[in-house]
Order: sequence, then C-alpha cells, then structure tokens
Amino acid sequence: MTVEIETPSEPRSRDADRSQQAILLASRDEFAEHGLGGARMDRIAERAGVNKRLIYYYFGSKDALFRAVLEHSYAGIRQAEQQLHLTDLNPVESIRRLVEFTWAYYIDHPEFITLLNSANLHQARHLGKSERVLEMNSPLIQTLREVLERGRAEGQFRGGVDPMQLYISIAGLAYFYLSNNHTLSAIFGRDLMSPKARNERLSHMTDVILGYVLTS
Amino acid sequence: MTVEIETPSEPRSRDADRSQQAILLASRDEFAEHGLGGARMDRIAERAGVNKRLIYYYFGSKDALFRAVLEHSYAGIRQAEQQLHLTDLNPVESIRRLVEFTWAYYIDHPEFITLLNSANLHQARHLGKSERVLEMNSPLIQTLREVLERGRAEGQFRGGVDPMQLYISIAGLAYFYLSNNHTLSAIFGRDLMSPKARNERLSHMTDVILGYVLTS
Amino acid sequence: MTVEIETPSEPRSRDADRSQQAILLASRDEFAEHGLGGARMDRIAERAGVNKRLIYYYFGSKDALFRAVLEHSYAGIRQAEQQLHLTDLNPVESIRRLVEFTWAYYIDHPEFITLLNSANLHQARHLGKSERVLEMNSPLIQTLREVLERGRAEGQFRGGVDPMQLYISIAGLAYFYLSNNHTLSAIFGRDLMSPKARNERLSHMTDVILGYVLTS
Amino acid sequence: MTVEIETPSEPRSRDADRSQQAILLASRDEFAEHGLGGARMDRIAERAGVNKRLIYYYFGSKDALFRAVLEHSYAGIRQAEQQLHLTDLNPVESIRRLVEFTWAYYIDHPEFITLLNSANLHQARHLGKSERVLEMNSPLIQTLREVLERGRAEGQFRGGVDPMQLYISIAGLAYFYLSNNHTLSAIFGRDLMSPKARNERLSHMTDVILGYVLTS
DNA sequence: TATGAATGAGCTTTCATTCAT
DNA sequence: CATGAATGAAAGCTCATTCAT
Repeated sequence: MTVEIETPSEPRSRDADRSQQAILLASRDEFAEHGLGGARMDRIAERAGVNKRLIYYYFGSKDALFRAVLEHSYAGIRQAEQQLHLTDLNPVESIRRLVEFTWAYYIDHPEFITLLNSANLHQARHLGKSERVLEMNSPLIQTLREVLERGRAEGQFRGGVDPMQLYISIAGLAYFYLSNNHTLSAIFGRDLMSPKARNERLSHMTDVILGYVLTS
Repeated sequence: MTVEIETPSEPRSRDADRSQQAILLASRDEFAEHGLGGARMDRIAERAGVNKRLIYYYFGSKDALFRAVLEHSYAGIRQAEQQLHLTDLNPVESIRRLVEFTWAYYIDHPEFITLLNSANLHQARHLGKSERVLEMNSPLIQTLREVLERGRAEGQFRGGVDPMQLYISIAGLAYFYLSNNHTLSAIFGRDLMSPKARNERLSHMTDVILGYVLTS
Repeated sequence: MTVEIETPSEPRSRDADRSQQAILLASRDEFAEHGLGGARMDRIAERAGVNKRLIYYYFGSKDALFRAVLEHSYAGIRQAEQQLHLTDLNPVESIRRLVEFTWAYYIDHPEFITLLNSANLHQARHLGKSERVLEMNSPLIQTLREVLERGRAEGQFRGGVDPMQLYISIAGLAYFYLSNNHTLSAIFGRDLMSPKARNERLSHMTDVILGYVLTS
Repeated sequence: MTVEIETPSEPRSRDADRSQQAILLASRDEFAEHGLGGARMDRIAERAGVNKRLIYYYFGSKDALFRAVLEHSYAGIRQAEQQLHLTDLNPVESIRRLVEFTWAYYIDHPEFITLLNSANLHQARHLGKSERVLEMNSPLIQTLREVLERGRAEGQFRGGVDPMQLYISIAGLAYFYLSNNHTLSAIFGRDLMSPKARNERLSHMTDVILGYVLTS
C-alpha cells in the first residue's frame, strides 16, 4: 500500500527518499503488529534495512515516528475515499458502494485498524499532538450528505439522517468485526474470516445500513 | 494461577483476598490506560498498594495477570448481560433494551474497550491461550435468537437475521464511536461525549438496528 | 576517605547500606576522574561491584547520583573543618593551621577539586538543584571571624579583613596550584608535585596569607 | 592539523578562513559551556553555521579541535599579557596592574577558566599531547622577576619571592573566586558577581598580594 | 571547499523477574 | 503472607565519525 502523496521536485538524493519510505513502511507494519508500546526500534531498522540511527536522523523519536505513520495511513484512506466518486451513482448504489468500500479497505489494510486502536489508546492520555490529522475526511461527509439528500428527494431514503452518524456506523460495523475477529471467532466457535463468513458479514452490513436509510 | 473471584469456599485470609482484588483492579486500570505493552508492573504494585513480588506470587507473570484481568472483565459483562431478562419484554422492547444496555455498559466500563483492543492485538500473534474465555456469552446469543424468532412469528421482524451478526453489529455501533471518540471528535469538530451527543448516538443506533430488524 | 556521617540505627539489611556506600565511593572516583559528562555508569557499577540497575534503584539517575556524591564530599570537608578547633590556638597559629589544613585536605582529597570543577561547570547552566549544600561551611567563617577579631584586638592583625574573602583566598591559593598542576608543571618545566615543591608552595601560601593579615 | 590564526601568508580563500574561525569560536563557546565531555560536535557545527563534516576536514577530531581551542585561548592571554608593559611602571604599580589585569581578563574571558578546568581534568589522564602550549608565559615570569628585583633593590619589596609562585597566587586568587562563584554565592548567601562584590574582591586581592610583597 | 546520508559502538535508562529473608 | 534487594537483558537514544558525491 504505497501511497505517493507528493511528487518530489527538488533533486534530492534518491536514497534519502527511499530510506525514509522504507522506514515508514517498516514501522507501519511493526506498529500494526505490536502496538506503539510493543514495537521495537531495532526491529523497525531491520525491517527497513537501514541503520537504527537513521530512523532518529529522519524522524526524531519513536513517538514522532508513530505520528508520521498515522498521518501516512490517514492520508492513504482519505485518498482512496476520494476515488469513490459516490455522486456518479444513484443513492442506493452509492450507499452500497460505501459499505463495500469500507469493508474492503479494512480487509486490505488490516494495519489501519490496529494503528487506529493504538492511536486512540494513547490519545486518551496525551491528546492531539498531530493536528494535521484533523482535516481528514470532511469531504466524504459532505458527499454523503448530498447522497442522503438526493435519496430523500427521490423518496427512497428516510429523512433526518446525520451523515456523520451514518459514516461512523458503517465504519463501526466493519471495524468491530475485524478488530476483534480473534476473540469473536473463539467465542462463537466459527471462523469469522473464512471467505463465506466474510461475504455473510458484508451482506449483513449492507442489509443493516440499507434497512436503516430506505423508507418502507 | 487460578484466581477465584467469586466467593471463596475455604476460609481464606481476608488480607489475601483484599490483596488479590487490589492487584486485579489496579492492573485492570493500568492495562486499560497503557495497553499490555505499556503497562508497568511497578505501577501496578504501587496502584494496588502491595509489593511487586506479591503480584508474581498470586498471578505468576505479566501475561497471566493480563489474562486474569481479561477473564474478570468478560465475567463482568457476562454477568450484567444475564440480568437483562430480555425474554420478559416484547421483541421490539427487547432489542431496544439490548442496544441501550450495550451502550450504557461501554460508557460505564471504558476500560473494557481498551482491554478488548489489547487482547485482540496480541491474540493476533499468539492465539488463544485463555481457553476459559470461550464460554463467554453464548447464552445471550441464544436469548437473542429466541427474541428474533418471536418477533418474526409475530410478523414484526424480518426473517433470516443471524443473532450473532446482530449482536456484533450492536456492539460495533457503540464500540467504534466510543473507542475512537478522541479522533472522531477532532475530525468532526464536535464533542462526541457531551450528554446531548451521547443521546443522539444512542438514538441513532436504535434507529439503525430497529430499521434493520423491523419489517414494513 | 570514607566518611561515616550518620550512625545507622534501624535494622536495615546490611547489604543495602554497603551497596549504597560502594556506589557512592565508586561514583565519586569515577566523576572525579572523568567529570560528569565523561563518567560512565557501567564503570561505576563495575567499580562498586554491583549491578548497574542497582544504581538506578538507589539513586534514580546519573544527575541525582552526581548530586549525592557532591553532598557527600561537601559533608566530608565540613566535618573535617569542624575538627580544626581553631579557637584553641593563638590567632597566628590559627591562621597558619587553616592554611596547612586547606593545603593538606586538597592534597589528600584530589577528587574534591575535580568535583568542584564539574559542579560549577554544570551549575553555570542549571542552577542549584541541590539546596542541601547551602548550609555548608558558615560555621568555619564564623570561627575565622572570631580569630581575626582576636588577632586585631591583640594588635597583631590588621583590621577590616572580611573572613569570607580570606577563606576564599586561602582556598584559591591551594586550589589553582593543584588543579592546574599538570599545565603549570609543563609551562614552568618543574615538577610541582615533588615533596620539595609542595613544601615550597605551602610555605609561600603561608607567607602570603600572614603577610596580608599581620600588621607592621 | 595546524590552525593559522594570525594573518595567513599564502592567499587562501576568504571563505575557508571564515569557516575555520567560525568553527574555532563556536567550539570555544561549546567547550566552555559543556566541558570536553559534554560538548557536542553537532552543536558546534550548528553554532558555526557549517556542515559537521567540515570540522573534521579542518581539525581532524574532537580532541584535536579541543587542543586547537586551548592553544587559541592560551595565545589570547599570552598576547594580552605582552601588552601590559609592566616595566614602564614602578614596582608597586606594576604589581597592582598585574593583579588588575588578571582579574579583568578572567572576567572578560569566562570561557578561559572553564577551558582550563577541562584541560586539567583530561590532562590528568593522558598527559601533554599539545607541546605547543608549553612556551606559554615564561616571558611574563621573566618580567615579573625583574619587577620583584627592582622593588627589592629599592627597598620596597621583601626578598626571596619566587615569581612563579607569585604569578600562580595572583591567578589563584582570581580564578577560584570566579570559577566557583555559583557554589560560593550559594554557600555564603551573597551575590559574588555584583559590581560591588567584584570591586571588593579586586581590592582584597590587591591588598593580599601587596601585603605579601611589601616590606614593613 | 563543502555537504547530506549513513553508521557502529556505546550511552543512560527501563523492565519483568528472582533472590533471600 | 509479605517484602526490600538485586539482576540480565534489552530498550530508546546519542555520539563521534565516515561515506559518497
């Protein structure tokens, strides 16, 4: 999941960029697997194939590195969301696609969930150092609002739906299932990650969300 | 290292019980605040007001202690769920009460969410050491199944609803909102934990779930 | 130069005291030889024959350890000064004894000079964390004041001598010679630490100080 | 690594000279503030506004840089001393001027004291790598010897005064006061660096030295 | 002449855990 | 039942120094 955000223009040593990217990807995986507390700088260096010192040279500290990884991940999902083009579809298909996208994105980017968990664990204590995250996905909310209004205008959707609440709900339906799949699989004695189970979950999620927004 | 939380049968020293309980509560808070990796045995000892060595005497290791805390937490919610008496209500009220209960429980026990996160983070790597968790809340699923069937029989509910999926969905709607409330509050520029916001969320959740299960 | 300051009364593990003392003496030597920046915790642990971790267990940090060493050293010279009994002698002998004592103490405790240097180097930047040092040697100043007054009353000493200035001067005459003896020996092409050279310096110092305080 | 401080004979790049000077001044300040052990090459580079690699290009190593700084500082005081022209004055005024000069120089060049301290700390272990320092201030000693002899011939000064001892004493009287001013100010509860306190010290120093050399 | 990238070695400090009583 | 003393291993981080250009 390499996200090239900005085209580098200045003639900088290619190795510098490559090293930074390597560190970023390696630490994303390490943080995802072990959490912020459990991640090891040594392992990140090894994974990235660079000297440990170089991580500090570029990112300063473990915390700062974690923040960089978070921002990188947020940028990734924000960018993916921007390619959804929800307004090209009719309202029902639009909602359906958003549910499917959310589900697929979490499945394809399992590290995103763990990173979010870690972020929330630590934000609870020392809040919001990374202000850059904030401008995250207001655009999608705006689009969703338009979709809901159009569906309402066409008589398909119920009124009074808060797009933010809906967005959070869609995310929550996917997130909890995936984030806790180990515990849940154990509790319910089913493999919740089998292809069949995944399809059932997506189907259920779609039903829940459409059942909510659709009238009659 | 077995921890007897419920009434001990043999006449054990009151101090012993008190120490164990103190350790359990202290470590629950510490794990909730810092995660498994970030929790510190020293701090747990300090919080519990006991000598660090005593923790090892009773619980054996940090991992074992974490497992004990998890089991304790699971036992807590299981016990609370058992007092719901869903079958005393009509199907619609029953579902409504389950949603309300889940919401309220997560709000009252914020450590539960963090512990779940930590558990899943680590289970992802070394699976299921604590087999005792498994028998967790099948009973509630069974009750929910009966509620759904009754609603279906009375023509109020749609058919084909998997009680496990529904249970996970209810949990997910509450969990994601609360777990990520810092990030979400920042992104959307609203305080998602104000009394008003909480009520709105509960209202929305209920609408979503009822919108899904209800026919017509 | 072991200074037993306070008789331990409580029945504490002997090893604890011994370990702390060993750490204190080892770090005093290490700090004296290498300065605060150049001292190595590993070497201190080795010198003290204890585990490195134990140093942190007892002293908390390198800085705190340095402060403890300083206080220990100050206590040492203060205690030695208190055994001078200057008031038992006539004024001239009293001054002579103070000069001799200062000289001998610095020679016998070469670490004291280096520690003072290090302390001042660092105090220059983050001032006075160790407030306990403050009550150091006012008592000697008071004694010196009495000696000067008596000498004045007996017509031997000049008036208007500030005991603090005199105390600093006596110290300075010894300190600079010893502190810079390597450089000075090189510059002047003499071994300034030979027994003969030492005697000459003490003799000179005594002449300077008596030449100043004596009338006629 | 020879550093030409005085006018370079061959036409060297102005930038090169400027860089070397900048490094020299920056490292002098850094060494003075933090000592040899505490000084940081990174900070020196930053202070000097040059690339870190350039320091190595010009000076070879941290130790060599420190030696260059020391030599630079010694050269500075030696040069200042040569402009004293002590022989132009009568013996008493000559001594008085030397005391005043020493005091003023230390006050104006506080880094000199710290550098001397660091030098002595490290020379104590690996002696005398910089032989160039040695020719330092024999000339002044020679001048001082002449002054003392003249004073003796004129009957004002006592005989048998070793000019080296006197020189060291004058330096020591100023040095100890200034080097330990933080500690001393704290101990005695006075601000030893106030203008008034400084004047008193100089006055005292002059009295001590003249009290010693003058007859009757 | 000058520099950004990179590193091996070693630093202070932390941690879960055990020993001895 | 309880504890203060002690530790091996490893963590995050720093440092003087070198490489490549």
